[in-house]
Amino acid sequence: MSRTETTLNPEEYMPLREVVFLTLRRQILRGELKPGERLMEITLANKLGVSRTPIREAIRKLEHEGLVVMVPRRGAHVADITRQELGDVLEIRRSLDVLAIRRAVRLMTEKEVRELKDAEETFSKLIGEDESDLTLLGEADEQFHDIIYRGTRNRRLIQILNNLREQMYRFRVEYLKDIDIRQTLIREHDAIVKAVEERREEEAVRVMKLHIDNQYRTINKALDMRCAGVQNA
Amino acid sequence: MSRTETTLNPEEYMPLREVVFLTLRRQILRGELKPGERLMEITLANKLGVSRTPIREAIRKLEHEGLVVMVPRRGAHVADITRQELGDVLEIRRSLDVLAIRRAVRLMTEKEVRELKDAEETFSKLIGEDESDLTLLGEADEQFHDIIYRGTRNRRLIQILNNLREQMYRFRVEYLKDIDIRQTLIREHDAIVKAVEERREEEAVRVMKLHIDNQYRTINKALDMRCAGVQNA
DNA sequence: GCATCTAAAAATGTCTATATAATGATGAAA
DNA sequence: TTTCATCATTATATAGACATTTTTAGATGC
Repeated sequence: MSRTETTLNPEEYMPLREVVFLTLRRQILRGELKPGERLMEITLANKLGVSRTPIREAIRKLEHEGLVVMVPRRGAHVADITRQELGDVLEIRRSLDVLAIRRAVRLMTEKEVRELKDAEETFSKLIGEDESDLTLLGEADEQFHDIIYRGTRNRRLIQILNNLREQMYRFRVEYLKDIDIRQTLIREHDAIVKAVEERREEEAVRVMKLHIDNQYRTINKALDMRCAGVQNA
Repeated sequence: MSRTETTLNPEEYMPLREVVFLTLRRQILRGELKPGERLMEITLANKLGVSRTPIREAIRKLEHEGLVVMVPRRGAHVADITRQELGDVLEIRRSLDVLAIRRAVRLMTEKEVRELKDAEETFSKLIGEDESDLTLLGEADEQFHDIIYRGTRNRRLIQILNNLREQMYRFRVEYLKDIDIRQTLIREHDAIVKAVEERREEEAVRVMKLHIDNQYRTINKALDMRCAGVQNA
């Protein structure tokens, strides 16, 4: 098959495995591929119009990201996050987000702080609108945190945090639905921006912890509503 | 070629990619494959007596572990850790090891605490011997920390910490050479065991931080000695 | 009616071949 | 002598074929 059909960015070269990886990843995060669903190589190869090789390599990457689980000789299936694991991930994020905000407060340039402020404004504007697109909202939230991550100047930290956040994209829609939460989010983001601006490290840490803890509570509440929506594999 | 030649553990099934992965990983960590060295698929395939497919998939895994770097269309080479990146990794480990020891102090069973004590004794006995095997010593150290990690009951945390530790195995030999350091290590391990036994969380955290900070200093010293031994890629 | 065994179908693991891209060397021209 | 262009070599990316294993469905026996 021709490359141009599937390539998203014709400018730069991207291996097919990468295209397949991004495609599958998006489908999993959006819930189009449901937890437990099997990923069969031949089926996917036919569906995406590529051979099995790039499919296999994409699945390896997804496996390492924790989005799919491999069982030798029995193939891959979409990982099913238990509530326990969700808590595990958030606990790690809490530690690392604290580290990140500490570094960011110290290292971010004035220009970056302004970017952070802009991102916060974009986010709150989006929330202000009625009928706001949850996907857009999620992306704006992601953008906000990305700026902080980049401000750490620690590439490995950025990589790990992005990976951990990714684990939770599947619940993002769930928890952004809650109207009350959105106002809380704005307040927290606002407080973070202010603390960073004034280079008050401990205050920033305090708010960030609050931010993560609230996220934990909110997601758990959303899961309770959905009633056993993510109970085990 | 027959499977049995390469399989380490004939009991259980292990995909070839896994065998290749472990083989290459060990060679990189031991320094047999040096930073910057190219990993050519056909060469490796011939050397290990397998086809290119498992080699490719093993390289993908190594890439994700951060041990090799892929350049599209130009192949893979062994990752070269800069001093900057080493610092980055240790900073993350510091945060997560603190989290780990907190959880371990709270959650480890009495049986596990005894295991930890045993591991510590094994370690210090090994150090006591003259002509101690550095590989064995490294493994004993690994064992000690593994018990703490397992005690956290947080699988994702265990996975991330193991991965981060792995990044530093390449320097392990360097820093275990230093005789003075070994005594310090014993003292620190001892203090950790004691704090865990008595369930004194803050004390355990304090010692753990010290432990990591010392490690940072020691490795940096070792690198200074070696003079620009790991300067950039 | 249920369990067990067998056979067929399907999926994974592995291997090899072909196409494409990149690098390095060689030769010619300025 | 140096530089640029072309060609040959080499390596990767993808595809497709083959072998092995697992699973499922159907038939038979209890």
